[in-house]
Amino acid sequence: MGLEDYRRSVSETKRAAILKAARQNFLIGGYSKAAMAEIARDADVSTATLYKHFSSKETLFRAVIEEAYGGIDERPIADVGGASAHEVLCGICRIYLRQQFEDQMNGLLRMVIGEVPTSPQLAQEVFARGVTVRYGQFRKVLDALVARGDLAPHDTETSVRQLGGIVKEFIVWPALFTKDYRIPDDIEETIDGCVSAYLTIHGRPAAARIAK
Amino acid sequence: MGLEDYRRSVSETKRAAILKAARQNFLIGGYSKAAMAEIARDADVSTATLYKHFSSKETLFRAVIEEAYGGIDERPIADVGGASAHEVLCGICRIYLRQQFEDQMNGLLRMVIGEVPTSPQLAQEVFARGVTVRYGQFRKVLDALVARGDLAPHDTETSVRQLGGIVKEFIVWPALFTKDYRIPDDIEETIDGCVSAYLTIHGRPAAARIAK
Amino acid sequence: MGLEDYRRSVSETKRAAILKAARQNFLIGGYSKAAMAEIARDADVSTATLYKHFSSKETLFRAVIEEAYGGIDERPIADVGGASAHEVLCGICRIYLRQQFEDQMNGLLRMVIGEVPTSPQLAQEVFARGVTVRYGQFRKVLDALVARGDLAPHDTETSVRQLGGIVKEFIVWPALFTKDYRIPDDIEETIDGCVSAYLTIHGRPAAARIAK
Amino acid sequence: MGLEDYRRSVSETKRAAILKAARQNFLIGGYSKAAMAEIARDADVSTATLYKHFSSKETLFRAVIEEAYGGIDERPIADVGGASAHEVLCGICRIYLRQQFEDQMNGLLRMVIGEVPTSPQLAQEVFARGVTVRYGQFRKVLDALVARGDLAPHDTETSVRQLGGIVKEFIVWPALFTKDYRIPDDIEETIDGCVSAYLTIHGRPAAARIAK
DNA sequence: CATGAATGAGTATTCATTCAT
DNA sequence: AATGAATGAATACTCATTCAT
Repeated sequence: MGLEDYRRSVSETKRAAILKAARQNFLIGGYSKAAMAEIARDADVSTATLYKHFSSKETLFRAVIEEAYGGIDERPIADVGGASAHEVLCGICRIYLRQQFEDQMNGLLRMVIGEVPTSPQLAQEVFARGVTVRYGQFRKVLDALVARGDLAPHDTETSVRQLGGIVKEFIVWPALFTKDYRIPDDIEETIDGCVSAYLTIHGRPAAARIAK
Repeated sequence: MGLEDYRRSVSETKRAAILKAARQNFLIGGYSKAAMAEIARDADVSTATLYKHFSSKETLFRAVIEEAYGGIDERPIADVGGASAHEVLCGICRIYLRQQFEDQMNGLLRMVIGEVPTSPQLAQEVFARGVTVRYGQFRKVLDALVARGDLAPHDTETSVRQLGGIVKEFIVWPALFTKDYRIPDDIEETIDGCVSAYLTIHGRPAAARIAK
Repeated sequence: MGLEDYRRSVSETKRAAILKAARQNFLIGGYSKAAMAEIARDADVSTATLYKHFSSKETLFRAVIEEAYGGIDERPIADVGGASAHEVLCGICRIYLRQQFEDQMNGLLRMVIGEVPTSPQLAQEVFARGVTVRYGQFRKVLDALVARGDLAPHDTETSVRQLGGIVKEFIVWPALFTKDYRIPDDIEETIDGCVSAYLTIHGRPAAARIAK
Repeated sequence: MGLEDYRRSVSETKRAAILKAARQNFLIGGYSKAAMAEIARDADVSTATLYKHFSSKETLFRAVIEEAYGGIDERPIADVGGASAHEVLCGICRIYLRQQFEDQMNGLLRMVIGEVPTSPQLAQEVFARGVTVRYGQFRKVLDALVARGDLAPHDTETSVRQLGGIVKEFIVWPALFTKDYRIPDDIEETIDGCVSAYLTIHGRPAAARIAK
């Protein structure tokens, strides 16, 4: 039994090493330019072992993406707590951006988009994960704010996307087109502007309180 | 002179055929999977002729993208005319979407994004063209509406992106992840929703509430 | 261990087969006309295997040359023994010529010369090997003859080249320009003439007249 | 008639331009790497014109070589005059070397050697020109010196090659293997050494000892 | 069970030569 | 007579995947 466990743990260690090496290699030059042989070498396994774990390059790519996106929705979301609506919304925007920018997530996203003709289903899954799952979490916050009376009652399924769209426009979209994008220093002000715009639309009658 | 003209016309015909074939091939399986030999065959020229026109695959790709994006800003923009702000804004949204969806523009955009690691500069140019040039045109409309008193005075450079972001979120973003995206039937309602949200923020009577 | 040994032996067998096929192919039409694919085919390996062993055509060419020239200086050199100076010198000339004419060495030399613009360093190495190493061995013989009193004391570094130059002029130089050069039947007389001329310069009783 | 002359002169001008451009291009990277298209461009003619003048690359190469070697034997040779045998011989060595080193003759020679498998006949011709023609001229000088009593009577056909061989060994052979060979500063001393060795063999008082 | 050598189909690119104008 | 665009065969090199040990 112990032997089996040992083997499993070795196997999982290798699997993790492969995934890590693959992610790095994919990120450097995109899906096509990454070479299985080099991934294997970087992961300190033979190509045969690599293929034992992932039966094809596409499978490996998918695993890399799934691993990256799998973690996203398990993150704790900011509690509404006693903070103002503005503060809470800025908080969820920050969470969103943190997830989007850490670990080269943007680079992975670029690849998923680039590989749409080849792996359309994967792209759909990533999209669904992003919109359905992530936005779903954020909706809970919006709903809580509505319940608390900080937001006017409205269709939060739509409104979460309005907020998301504005944030993406200013922050994610540029990152998608820029190789080594760095989050700009005035990010807080940008977030603030996005949230203010959102509150102008959906904020309680409380129009007067808007904007810094 | 006659000879030269003849040659030029033949040359331009071939160049156009190559660009067309290249665009199609690129769109099918992405940049990497497209083969120069097949592009040449589809364009009814030899590979050598192809290379006389475009000295490398990357050059050809760039030419395809530039041709696609070159036309965009020369399109006439909707006149403000006597229409209401809401109508005018829906109009520019429609223009934006028409440009984005015709001729498989979304597919090209996907490739540009996918090739960011390889051709970062091209991506920057496309981004600049999209944001600077296109939004620049739309801003003129917003400024006209402000001048006319239909919109509250505000920073239109920012607000055009707010509108753009919301529209992208609902329409462009899904298309980016979907192989053969078809504009949904309820597109008009979606546009209407986006514009309404925008007007809530920047519409006239709301002048007092404008952020920064 | 057994596996590794097996693999090494297979690998070395293939490497040798590749080198042999490469040498033949290079000799047929020169460096440029030799095709990697055909070399691979002749060696009964795939092109990929060829490239695993030699990372480029140039590398392969260099390996062929180095293999050919590597053996040269490990050959035993004629012992001075009790033979006359004339006999000894004829002996080393014969060794020199045997090395130069066996295994199509002249053909390889032609290629090295032809590839000087492309591989200048390789040419330098071959030249150094020829002059420094080979002549170095022959010098030992001359020095022995000087010590024995059969040659007048003199600068053997220069004189070995005088002998070599004369021999080359009559035998190597024509071979360099002739596709399938065959050593002529009167080679012995030619060698004899060269050695006689050399001895006229450096032979014993003539000691007083040495130049410089 | 004048028109015809004009045409001929234009044609010859172009031919000369082509030959010049070809020589340069051949010298840069060797026969194979030179491209007909670039030669044509450098010569300011169309490829078709180039092919009107020289029906193939090989023909062009041959023409370049022939032009280069054609001039050699028409050069005036040093007169024996009243100079000493040593001076005269140094003089013809200098002539030989001047011919060999000017206009990148060594580079052309390298190519001829490298192309022996492809153009064996050309190599033969160049060899014959070098040995027969050039040495023939130099023999006249040797014969004159013999007649004058400065050299012992002997077979000058052989002895001219002995001198030539020694000179080649020290000066031409290294140049053959060195990309941008520069004649060393101590060339005069080297020549002097070669001539002295030659005179030791064939100089007057030594007449008795000449080998066969 | 792990290895890494081997594969063969595929890629972008080049070039001597021809031909319609 | 001159052009230069067009050709198509050829070339070095790569890579995802398999298989004998």
